[in-house]
Amino acid sequence: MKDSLRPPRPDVRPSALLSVLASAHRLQAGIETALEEVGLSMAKVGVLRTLATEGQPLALGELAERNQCVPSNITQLVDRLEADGLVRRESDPKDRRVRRASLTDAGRRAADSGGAIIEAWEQRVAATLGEDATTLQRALDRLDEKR
Amino acid sequence: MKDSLRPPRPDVRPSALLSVLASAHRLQAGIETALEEVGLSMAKVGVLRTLATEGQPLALGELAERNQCVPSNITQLVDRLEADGLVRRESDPKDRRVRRASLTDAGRRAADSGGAIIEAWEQRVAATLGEDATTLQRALDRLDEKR
DNA sequence: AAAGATTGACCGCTCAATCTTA
DNA sequence: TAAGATTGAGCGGTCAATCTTT
Repeated sequence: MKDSLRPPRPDVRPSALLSVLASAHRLQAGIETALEEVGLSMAKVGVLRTLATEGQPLALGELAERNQCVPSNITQLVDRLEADGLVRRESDPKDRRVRRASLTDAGRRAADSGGAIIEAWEQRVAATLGEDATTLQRALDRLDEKR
Repeated sequence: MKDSLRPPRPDVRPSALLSVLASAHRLQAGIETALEEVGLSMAKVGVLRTLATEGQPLALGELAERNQCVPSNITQLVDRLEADGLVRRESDPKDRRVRRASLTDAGRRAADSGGAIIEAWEQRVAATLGEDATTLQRALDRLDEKR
């Protein structure tokens, strides 16, 4: 993936495609670095915030849907969050197939601190884009529509 | 679309940050899927095209620099490309520390077919963006400057 | 059989530690 | 010692196969 994101060499005109991918990659890298300082990642914060917003334990399948990923991904992410002491797995007595993830106190605090960092970046990005935000938004939407 | 007729509510408006990241992710996913049909990935095509453009075997460290990634990444990527029969590792008699990657015939063909697929997407993206391309480009550049 | 979750194997990427050669 | 490459461990993601429970 990284290879496709290589920066333009002086003699070559950068394609819009590669520019978009590279920019997004660098943007994400910046956020990941910021989150590292509190021992978190975007993936982890995503799960923690989903749980915090929900306010109650969520089945892993639910978590996968909300985070737009595959179930096995959540299984492993929750493994790590559990090892970090941020989340606990609970059984559902109603249906013994389902496992629910619930936030620990440390998990709630992590959701807050990680969330604050991401919101700060959202502010920064919004401010940087300014009036171009809507243009950019529409442009990206058009790209998505093309599948 | 009636949302655009009134001021966006702060708590509901999707953040530009997450939109950009999600769009880029979907865009890349589309390309990866297209490349799957010829058994390639963006990472692999990146390396193959670098070698094809260079026209001669490149030291793995060179390859890492051009593709803006860490050496160990290239080591493993070349492992897989070698297993695919697309590149070969060669020794440098001048300096026995360096290993060079060279394209096989199949590798040259793969660089072409993969390159064609990516170029087709570049065309598509450029056409979709149209006149917004420069605005988008400047906006993304500003984001990068903010690190 | 179908749903929910997990496991194992892989890709792509990173870092730290290691090995070889200069 | 330093440079070039590799190895090992880990994160985040996918898919296919599996196990348990419904």
